[in-house]
Amino acid sequence: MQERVDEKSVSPLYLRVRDHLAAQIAKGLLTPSTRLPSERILAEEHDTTRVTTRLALAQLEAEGRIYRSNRRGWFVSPPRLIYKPTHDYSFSENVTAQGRVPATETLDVTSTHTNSWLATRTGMAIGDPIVWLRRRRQIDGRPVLVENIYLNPKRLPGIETYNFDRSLWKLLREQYGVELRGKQIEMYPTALVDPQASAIGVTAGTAGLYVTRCSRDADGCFVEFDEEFWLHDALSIQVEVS
Amino acid sequence: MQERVDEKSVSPLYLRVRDHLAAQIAKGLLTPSTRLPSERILAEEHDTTRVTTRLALAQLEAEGRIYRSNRRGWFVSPPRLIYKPTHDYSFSENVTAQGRVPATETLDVTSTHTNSWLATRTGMAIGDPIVWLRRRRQIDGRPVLVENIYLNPKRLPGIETYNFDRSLWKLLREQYGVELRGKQIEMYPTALVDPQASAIGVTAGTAGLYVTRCSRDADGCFVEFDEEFWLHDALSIQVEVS
DNA sequence: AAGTGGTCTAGACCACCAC
DNA sequence: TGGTGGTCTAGACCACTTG
Repeated sequence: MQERVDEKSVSPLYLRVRDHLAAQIAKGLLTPSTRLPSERILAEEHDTTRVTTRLALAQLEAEGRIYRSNRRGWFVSPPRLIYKPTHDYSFSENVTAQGRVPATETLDVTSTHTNSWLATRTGMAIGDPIVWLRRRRQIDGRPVLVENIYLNPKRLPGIETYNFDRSLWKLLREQYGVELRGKQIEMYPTALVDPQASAIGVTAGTAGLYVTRCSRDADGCFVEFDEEFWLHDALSIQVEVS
Repeated sequence: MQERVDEKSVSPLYLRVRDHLAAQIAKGLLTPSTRLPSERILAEEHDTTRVTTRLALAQLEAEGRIYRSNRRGWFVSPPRLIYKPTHDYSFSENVTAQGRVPATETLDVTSTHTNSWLATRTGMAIGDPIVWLRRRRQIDGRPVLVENIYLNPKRLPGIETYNFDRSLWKLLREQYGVELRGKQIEMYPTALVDPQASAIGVTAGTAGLYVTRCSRDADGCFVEFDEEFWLHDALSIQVEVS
């Protein structure tokens, strides 16, 4: 017979485990570079089971305080990257300016044709040629987003022959003289599911932020449509309006 | 002894349950006004346990396809509200224009003083008087956000005496002649935790979107600082830049 | 080979809500 | 009062990563 120590007002156990871990992070006992103790160890420490421990970890993950890396364990989340999607910006420069180390991998480049989904978002006609670029981007070695970029080859002839592991923004400006104008941005929180989740290396259902951005040049000609799938704890969006 | 029907490549059971429910939603068998079958029924239908069923439901919840209401059950999520935080806008008008029914409840109004957290965000001095307003807003009867609004009584004398169950934007314009300028907006996905989660009536850890907005008048004088806690599936953000 | 998280079982009791 | 989700137990085997 277990003694009833609980008062009516005591938090559920998994929230107390959450708070205990959160306090350790706040105190600096756990830092972004360190791994948390394993789920089995944490369960034993708090005299409970793995299921309850995982509930606590899921809370902290949802808050963006910790994340998991494949089957390697749980880690404290690094600070969010400040991201200003209304700016012409270079991911690499932005990451570097915030004291972090960026990396970009081109997954594939495909010359294809505009479908109806893309047509309604870009103003291109169905069947128009389009160049589809998939990239993965990392901060400090952690993949934080995958993106689909759709480029207008009529405005950017020969674009598919370039190397995309560097700043696309610089490429457009320096090689094509493009000054981006008239951006339409849409974003909402959602879970990362299959092709994107496995591309980033997280389990399906991990919280994410979906961002799309449609950019035109100074003449209003469609240049690129960008679809980004971010880990939800990796960024903080800033927008300024004057 | 259970027969091994599985091939190596079969999805985990909880993802198959997820896909089955998602297909029913897509087919229109389940609509935003209907409740899903109970967890115990769903578990029985898929010949599994409640734990696995809840994993599937959590996936759909993370994607923003379903949500839970207190202990009443699971429901299909309604469409996301399109929200343009850079606009001077009325929540009520915006919701109404999208064919939905808005509601606003003022939770409390307090005259207090600027603390350090608020001072760094607004440019007010620590100790300056401030009016703190808490509101809850609903769409079609579902609470979708709670907000803390901090108003500058130097720019808005007597503001604390008004009724806040209507459009604050109209009040500022009509009673004080304020034209909002120079907004700074910041937002990131995170979980809703305690005071806000219970104010909205969801369990702690529910996915949310945190939005702050600092607004000044045409003279650059601080007018209001708004801190919004949204349910993550309730909105889609749109920003346009020219 | 050992340890990690990922998936899953078969139950239990509790708090809250609708009837 | 009966049904709902919320919390929790005490295990198990699997897939993958790391040493």
